[in-house]
This record gives sequence, C-alpha cells and structure tokens, in this order.
Amino acid sequence: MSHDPLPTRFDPAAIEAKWQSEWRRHEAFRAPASPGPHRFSMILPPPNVTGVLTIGHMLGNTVMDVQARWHRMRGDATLWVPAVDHAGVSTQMAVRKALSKEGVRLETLPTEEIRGRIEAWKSEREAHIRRQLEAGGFSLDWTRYRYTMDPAAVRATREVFVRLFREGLVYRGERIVNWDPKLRTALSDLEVVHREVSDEMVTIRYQWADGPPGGISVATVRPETIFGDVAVAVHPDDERHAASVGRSVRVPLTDRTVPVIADPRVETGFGTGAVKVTPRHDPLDFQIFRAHEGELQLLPSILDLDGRLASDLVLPAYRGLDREKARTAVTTALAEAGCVEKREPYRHSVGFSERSDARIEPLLSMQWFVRMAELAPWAVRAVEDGTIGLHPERWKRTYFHWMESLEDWCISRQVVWGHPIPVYYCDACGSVTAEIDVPEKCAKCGATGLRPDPDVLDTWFTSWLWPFASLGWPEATSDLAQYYPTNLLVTGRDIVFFWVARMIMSGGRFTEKPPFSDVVFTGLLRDELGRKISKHLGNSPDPIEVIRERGADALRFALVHPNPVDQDGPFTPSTLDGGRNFLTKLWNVVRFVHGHLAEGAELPAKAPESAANGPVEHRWILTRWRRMQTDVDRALAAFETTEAASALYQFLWHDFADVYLEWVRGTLAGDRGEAAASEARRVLTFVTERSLRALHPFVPHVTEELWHAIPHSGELLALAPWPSPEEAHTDPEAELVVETVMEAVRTLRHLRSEHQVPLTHVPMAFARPTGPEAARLLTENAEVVRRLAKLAGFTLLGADSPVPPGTRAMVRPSGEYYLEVPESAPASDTLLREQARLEALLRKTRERLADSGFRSHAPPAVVAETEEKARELTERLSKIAGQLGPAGAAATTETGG
RNA sequence: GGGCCGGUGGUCUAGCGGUUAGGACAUCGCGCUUACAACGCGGAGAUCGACGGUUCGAAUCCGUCCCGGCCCA
Repeated sequence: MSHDPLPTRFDPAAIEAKWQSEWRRHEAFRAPASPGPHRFSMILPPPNVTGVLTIGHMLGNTVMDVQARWHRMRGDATLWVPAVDHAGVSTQMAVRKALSKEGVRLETLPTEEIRGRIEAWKSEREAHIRRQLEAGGFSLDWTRYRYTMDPAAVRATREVFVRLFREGLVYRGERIVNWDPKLRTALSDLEVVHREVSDEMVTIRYQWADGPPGGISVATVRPETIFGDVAVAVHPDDERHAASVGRSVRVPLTDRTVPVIADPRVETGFGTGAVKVTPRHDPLDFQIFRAHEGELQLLPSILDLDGRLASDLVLPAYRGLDREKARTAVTTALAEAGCVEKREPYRHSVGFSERSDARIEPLLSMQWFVRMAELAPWAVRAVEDGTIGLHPERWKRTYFHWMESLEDWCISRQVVWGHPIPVYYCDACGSVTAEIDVPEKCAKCGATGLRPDPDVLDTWFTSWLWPFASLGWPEATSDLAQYYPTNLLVTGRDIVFFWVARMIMSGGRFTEKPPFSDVVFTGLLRDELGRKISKHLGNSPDPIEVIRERGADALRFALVHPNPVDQDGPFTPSTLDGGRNFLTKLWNVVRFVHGHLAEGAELPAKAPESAANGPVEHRWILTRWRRMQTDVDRALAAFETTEAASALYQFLWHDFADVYLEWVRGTLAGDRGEAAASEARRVLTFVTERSLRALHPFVPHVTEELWHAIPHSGELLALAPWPSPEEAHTDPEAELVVETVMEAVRTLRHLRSEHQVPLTHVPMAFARPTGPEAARLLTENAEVVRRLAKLAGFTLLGADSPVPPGTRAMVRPSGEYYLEVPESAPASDTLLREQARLEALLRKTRERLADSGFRSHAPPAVVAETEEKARELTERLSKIAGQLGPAGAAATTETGG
C-alpha cells in the first residue's frame, strides 16, 4: 500500500486513464487460448458504425461488464468479443445525408466511389465507438475485435446463404414487400414502424360496364392507384352486394372494365363493403388476386421505384407525379367527373421506413426470402425446455407469440453497402447458382461472363450469425471450440425479434447448439420529457462527454442503481448524482481506513481470529459482510445486477460507514488500548479490501485505485480473486445486540432532535430496560451508546426507580429512554403521536385476534406472533401512559419542566 | 384488433398472501463534530389506479374497468 494520504477529492479522469492503460499493459482482458473447464464468453452486440453509442448502450455494456469482471475474478477464462456492425441501409443513409449537405446526390456517384465514401465514414465512426467503449472501462478483448464485413464475416455470411439456398430455405420470389421509395430498397417487416396518420377515405362510384345507370360504390384511401385496378371485391356473405358479383364495372377515368368478385378477405365493415383490388400495391389485394388468378389479369406496376405514377395505364396528365400529389389530383379529377360520393377524414395505422422515415409503399417485387417457419421449431424448443433462459422470464411469451406467426424474411436490399448476394445467373443456359467463392464460369454449361445478383443482403443476415461467426465459424477455429456456445447475451428489448430470435434459429440450424445459454433484456432509458433515449431521436448525451465530466464509474453505477436495469427508467443529468455521491462516499470511507493504517500494514488472509468471539461490533460487521457477499453472489448468478449493486450500496454506506466506522472510531483512536486498536485495524482492513473486490465489477477504476492504497495482494484488482464468504461469520446474536444498541442510540438522537437540544449541550441519558437481556446488552455497550448519541453519560435505571427529573421520554421495545433537556426546551407531542400510532395498531391487532376465523384457520405460529405483538403493544402503551401521567398531554411538559 | 409492461409518499421506485409498506431524490429542522456539506443526525409526507371477488387475512391472488407506455397486425 501507499502511505501517502489519499487526496481529499478524487479525480475520475486521471484515475480512469491510468488504470485503463494498466489493464491494457497487463493484457488483463485477453482471454486465454486454452481456457480449461471453467470459462465464460459473451459477444458485444455490435453497435452500428453509423452512429455513436448512446447512454442506453452504456447500460447494457455495464450489465455485461459486471458479469465479465465477476467471472474473470472467479477464475473463469473470460472472453468478451467486441465488434461493430456495417449496418448496411442505415450507414448508406447516413452517408447519403452527409453528402447531400455538400450538394452531392449519392445515387449519382459510381458504385466504387460510394463504397469508398462509406469506408471512410466507417473508419472514422469506428474509432469513435472504440474510444467510447474504452472510456467506459469495459473489459473487452480487443485482440479479438471483429467487424461484420471483415473477410471472415464475408465467408460466414456467404456460407450460410449458399447452404440455405441449396436446402431450398432461401428462395427468390415475387412478393409484396415493404418498399422504401426514398432509399429505393426493400425492407423487412421489422424495419417498418407503424404510425397513426390522418388520411381521407374517398368513396368512388364505379359504373356498370354494360350500360344501365348505377353501379357499385368503393371506399379507398389510395384513389391514385385506380389505374392499377383489376377488380372490385366484396365479401361473399354480404347481401348488399350479392347481386353485383359476376357483373363488370368500368374503372373511372379509364376505359377499362373489371369484374366484381367475391372474396372472404374483404372486410364488410370497411367503407361500403366493396373494395378496389390493386394487386401490385397492397398485400391483401395481392392475396385476393392470387385466389382469383384464373379470372383476373395482373397489370404492370403503376408506380416507379421512387413512388411516382408511371405507366401506360396512367393518364398522361398524372405520369411522373409523386403518389401524394397524385392522390390529390386524381381525387379532384374523380370529383369533377362526378364519381366521388363521399370524402371523409380517416385515421389509420401506416408503415414508415425506420431508416428514411418515408411512407412505406407495398410493392410487388422480385426479392430473396428465407423460409423462417422451417427454422422456428428448434428455436421454440430451446426456450421452452430452458436450454436458453430469458430474463426477465416474461419475454418468453412475446418470443413464442412471434415464433407462431412467422412470415418469411425478405433479405435482399437494393443498396450498395452490404454483403453482395452470392448468386450468379448464367445467361447462356439460364441456370441460377449460389457460390461461396466468386465463380469464373457457369458450373452447368461452362459459359463465362456470369451475371452476379445486383442486390446486397440485409445486415441482420450477418448479425444473426454473430455468436459463432465472430469466433471464426465456419472454420473450426480454436476460439469456436473453446468459447462457443457463449454464456450470455445482453441486449435491449427492442431487438428481440430482429436479432435474438434469429440468432437462436441460426444457432440451431448451423451449430446445433444454442448460441448462448441466457439472455438478459435491459429496459429503455427515458429523458426528462419521458421520451425514450435513442440515437434516432438524438436525445442521448455522448457517453464520452458524460464520462469526461462525471467519470465512467459514476455513470456505470448510476445506470444500474437504484433503478432496475430490466425496466424502463429515467435518465437525466441528475441521475448521475447518485453514482457520483456513492463514489465520493466510497472514496472517503477508504480514506478514513487508510488514515488509520500504519505503513507496512498487512492484509489479513482471513477474518481475524479474535473476531469470532471478540467484541460484538467486529462480529457484527463480519456477519453483515458475509450476508452482503452472499446476496451479491446470488444476485449476480441470477443476472440481477441492480440487486447486487443495492446489496453493496446498503452494506458499504449504512452498515460499514454509518454504524461500524462510527462505532470503532474510539477504539482506533486508542481508547481501549493498542491491542484493541490493532484488532480493529485488522477487521477494518479485511472488510474494506474484500468490499473493494466485490465492488470492482461495478466501478472498476475507483476500486482499483483504492485497492492499491490499502494492504492487498496481487498486481491488479481486475485479476484478483473474488471474495468468498464463510459460513463461520454468521452471527445472529451479534445482529441482535447491535440492533438493540442502535435502537437506543436512535431513540436518544430522536429525543435530542425533537426537543432541540443543541450539540453544544451534552446531556445525561437514562434507560429502563424491558428485561434482563436488554439490561445486559445496554450495560455492556453503554459507552458506545454514550458516544454515538453524544451524551455526558448513559445510566441504566432499575425497574422501580423514579423518572429522572428534567428529562423527556420515549418508549421502545427494548425499554424506556430518558434524555435530559434544558429548561427552555419546547414541549413536544412525540409521545402522544407514538401513543396514537400504537393504539391504532393495537386496535387492528385485537380485532384480528377476536376473529374466530383467524384463530381456527391461520397457522398457529402466526396466531402466537399476533398475540405476542398485542402483548408488547399493550405493555408499551401502559408505559407511555405512565410517562404522560394522569393529566395526559399536559404532563409531557411537566415531566420535562 | 391482438400481445406485453407499468399505475405504491411531490418524483423515481422496492416489496408480489400475515411487514409498524422499505429505499433514493426532492422537502423541513439541527449541525462544516479533521473520512465525507457530493456530508452527518433527526422529522414530516402513502386510504399501495377504481370497483368487485377469492381468503381467517390482499399492495400482494382472480375478474372487470380506467389511465400511461411499448410491441405486433
């Protein structure tokens, strides 16, 4: 230990930089190549290179780091793999935005230049993300850093695609997809967010094709798609329209006629009960079309890829108009033509692109899909039978619910940035093949000049392989053999479907193992306005700034305590105060301990021998320490980070600092001789050192600094063994004694405060204990009570000795307490309040005892307990009555006067 | 429309069949007592969203409803 006094205040920035560099120098977080039987591994959910980490990421990272450091200290070979994600669509979007500020439109650049621009952007962001992760003190193994587009990731991604292609689980097909007209790409269902919007529902009259006036009225919110209509559909059971089925109508504004068909998919309650069918532009319409394929004709799309009307089917006047503008224009034209019967406001839920925020256009399009239903059964079973545990458990329901209603996953994207789809078309023989290595000629006919598929893969198509791809799969690497399956995944609950579920599916499919054995979901953080903190909203402070101002440890602690990590919680600037205050307390506690240790003090290997039967305060702090340590272990094993942090917080602040340190202060000063002082120092050192070890996973920098300031063994706290509590320290008797002593202390402090006895006045105090046991405890510890309550003396009274004059009283279970007060002390109704409270309690207790149902049904132990409570309350009330005297309230003043 | 989560002092929350309903922040009173004012000591403040039900006993279990949030269609 260093003997220089610790600085009064600590400087997080200096301490954090120092220890981060020490950890690096010792390669403290490098996982061994051959871990042996005990190991622990995790992947860091790869953050998008697009952006920066938010405070929300820091929460998840802290939860992971606590586990990583805990396991490492317990001696497990621990691997935590860092990575970043290429985040195809969103990165391209971000770069596109940056370019447009320079007046450059990304789409106009050659592909190679786009790639180059994105690469440059990526490198810059990647460096920042790494700085953020390092600043947080997260114990990642940077020697195993990965990127989702590095060569090994390319290999894994292609391998998986090719396998699925050959097994028929990946297919190419024409489906209605979510089209983002701004980014000009398809998106998966999960990348679409639904929002309520106000539109207009227009009721349009379609005239009978065969002449007679009349026709059928159709309600729609997309009148501009009228040019793509292939039918009008009604529900088969809808009597209003039964006569219309089989007839033909003329599509307004055009000279085309379409049939009226019956289909059960039509909602009778929607509008008039008759809908127009535009198969290329609506998923339901497409289904209806499919069911009536024989009778209907599929028309070309009437929209181009930018969402503008464009087709020979469209009246020339509207060609090139954006869908929004076209909607208004077409509605006006329809109205002028006298076809509009009704226009009314209509609120409904509409999909928007999560990336560009453009309104999603359902579009019939040729895309690549994964047949998810085939992968689901294994993934369902793994969670059902507990092979994979979800925490909190309630996520199981959500998970199963989603698994039951799986849609095929659209994995092709029409952007530049991403893994190219490894499919090759031979124009000579028409064959379509998927290859891991880029083929030079057609495997079937030998022709050269194969045409690669122009699309790239959804980013998640790489992410879903990450637990094994990050360890080298499909190569049989040593890391894969040693560290897969991983032990834990920690992630925000918002990507349970995007990612967690898909990883489980791929793990089962390609490794026949669960990719991880437990999943912990963290809650979302909300800002002052109650909005969730996200990079999308841009309302997260940059963690690096927060760390610079307040320190990584303060941030880490504030994120996991006191608000539970698995639940949504607030994060505001003041949230950090809690973390900082705790660290200051910790710092000062150790400063106190340090100040009482001589140079060359040694670390007791185990709890000092004398503590087993020595002074009660030592026994007490050791039993409290043991309990805390047990609670922390239990909580960490159950992934309850907040519980573990609370146990440490309560112990350190309230047991160790508030009670124990104050109690032994005198002993340390030599009040009871050198032997007693030295014994106290040993206990102090023992408990402090072990507490720092247990706190280390939560606040690694400050604990590392403090640990080096006191006696310790080993080079780094990060690599020190995890403390293990010993059963021998369990000491219920010590707990009882301290509880009683502290009751006396608090009661007398209360009386002092209540009667405004100034600290300059050092009064006498007395107690009349309830029984011989209490009498013994209070006698033995009278000196401590005197000191902690700042008294001139603390004297015990016999059962029938009179009330000391000039005192005020309070009655507690352990006895009656009297504090001497100055004559001028104001009267107080404390006793009366206490009396009223106890009387109400006694009334309730008696009512319960009077209930015959209670006596016959409740367990005997509960009945006995209740009777005991009633007895104790009665006794205390009679003592209070004695204090108050026959005159009641007035007597309170007199007693003191 | 379906699913999930939450409704506990002013605020954020713990507790999830028998507790004198716990904590943190804010608030009030007294204190700069050499580890700590980023603190100490003490106090005040809650009919546990509403209504029914189960039970000897409900903040806790069940049902209905109301409010807030999230997810999926």
